[in-house]
Parts: sequence; structure tokens; C-alpha cells
Amino acid sequence: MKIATWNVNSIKARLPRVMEWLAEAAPDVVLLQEIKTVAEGFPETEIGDLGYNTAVLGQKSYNGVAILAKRPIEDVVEGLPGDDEDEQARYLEAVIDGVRVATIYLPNGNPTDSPKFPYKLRWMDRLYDHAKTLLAYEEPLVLGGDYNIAPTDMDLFDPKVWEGDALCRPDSRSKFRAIVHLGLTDAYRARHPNKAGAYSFWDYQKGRWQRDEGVRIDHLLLSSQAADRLGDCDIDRTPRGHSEKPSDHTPVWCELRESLE
DNA sequence: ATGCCCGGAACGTCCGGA
Repeated sequence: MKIATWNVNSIKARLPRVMEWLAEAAPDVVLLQEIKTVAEGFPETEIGDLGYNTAVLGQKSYNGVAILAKRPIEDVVEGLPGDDEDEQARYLEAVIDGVRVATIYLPNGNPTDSPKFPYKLRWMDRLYDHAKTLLAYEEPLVLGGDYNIAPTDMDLFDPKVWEGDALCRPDSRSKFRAIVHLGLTDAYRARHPNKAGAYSFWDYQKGRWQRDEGVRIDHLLLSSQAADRLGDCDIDRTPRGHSEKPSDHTPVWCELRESLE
């Protein structure tokens, strides 16, 4: 089972890029973020024609997440538990072929002197609590998405440029580590332990893509039952380099073997 | 110091993004 995560920065603006990537990469499950539409606006028919089922948690203009899967999508959970007042569409969970997956759009948190930063940290506390609950099931689990966290300085093109940013603040990073240390595996880092310059996001501005000045903020976190089945894992830079209307993020994918060897 | 580049909403610019 090939599972990918991709922040598409509007599913409507990105539909041609998404369609061609689905046809080319043929993932079994895709975790999308920032679809920027309500469910009624999601191009379910077009994507369905490529053989995918869809589950959507939408929102007008901002945020919004979705799950695509070739196999049936079961036991859908909408929203991250822990705050009934939170209206932002940033979390959707489901089970596909016995693998529980979640698509996560973790708040960015900038600027750090605004309420957005404490919102990010509170949201991470809620994710910590929920991940703990899910891990207790002792099932294959993939928590994938745009975490808006560069875990270490190896994941940034230049730590000085990013110093103080919500993506790499020590308090952001320690909460991310706490979630990982519940017993999750960063699939990309497990497969490529020492690889620097492996980015998943490049800002549209300042020629960041052309200079290859990016950050690795999109992650696939695996429970031990999923990590036991981890095959290849990589970042596909091709969609980011497309000449017409690329997303500023590019897909990260991993393969889960059908059984233990 | 500020905008740069984008998408959405809307139709003039502004907000949000990372």
C-alpha cells in the first residue's frame, strides 16, 4: 500500500497537477491538506474517474483536508478531539484496508507574537493526546500531513534565516518530539537518516525553488505496527517543479508492505 | 523596513500562507 501526503494549496487551482500525479504515481491512499473549499466544491467526480474514493472535511477559503483511496474508506472521524470550539478544518481520520490514517494540517503559528502561535501549541497538545489514544489500539497507523514543523536544523536550508520562526521554535520542536516519542516513526528520516537538503516545501517568493532553499515540514508518522511494514519512502519533487501552477509543497510518500517478511 | 509569490473572495485590494 502506497500512502502519500500532499499540501495542494487549493484543490481547485491544483486539479491538473493532482490528476496527473495520481495517474503517474498511482498511490493507494492520498492525504491532502489545504483544499480551500467546502465539500460541495471538491472535484470528487474527476478524481473518482481515476478510481479514487473520497472523504472530505472542508472549509470555505481556508484549510480543509481530504483523503483519497482506491479501496473503501471506513470509520471516518471528522476533526481533532479536544476542543469543541475549534471550527478550523484541519484533521480527518479513516480506516483503509485495515490501516488507520489521518490527514493533518497543523497550524502554522506565525507570527509567533500573535494568538496563532499559542493556538498552534494547544493544537499540538490535542494531537499528542489523540495520538496516545490511537497508539493504544496497537494497529497500523499513519499520521500524515503538513505538520508545519522542521524537526531539526537538517530539515532547513539555512537555520539562521528561519531562527525564531514558528516552524522551528524550540517549543514547537519539543512538542513535535513529544508526539514522535509516544512511539511513532518519521518514515522519511527512518529511510534516509543523514540526508540533508530533503525538502517538501519551497516558498513561492525569493526564488526559493530555483535556489533549492526549502524546508521539510510534511511528514508521515507511523505506529510500530506500520513501521514494521515500511518499505520505500521518498519525496517526489516533480510536481513542485512543474512549469504551470505548482503547489508550494510536494508529495511525500511511503510504501507499507502487505505482510512482514 | 517592506515586498517579493500565490489562492480566495471579490472586483479593490486584503488576508493567509510558511
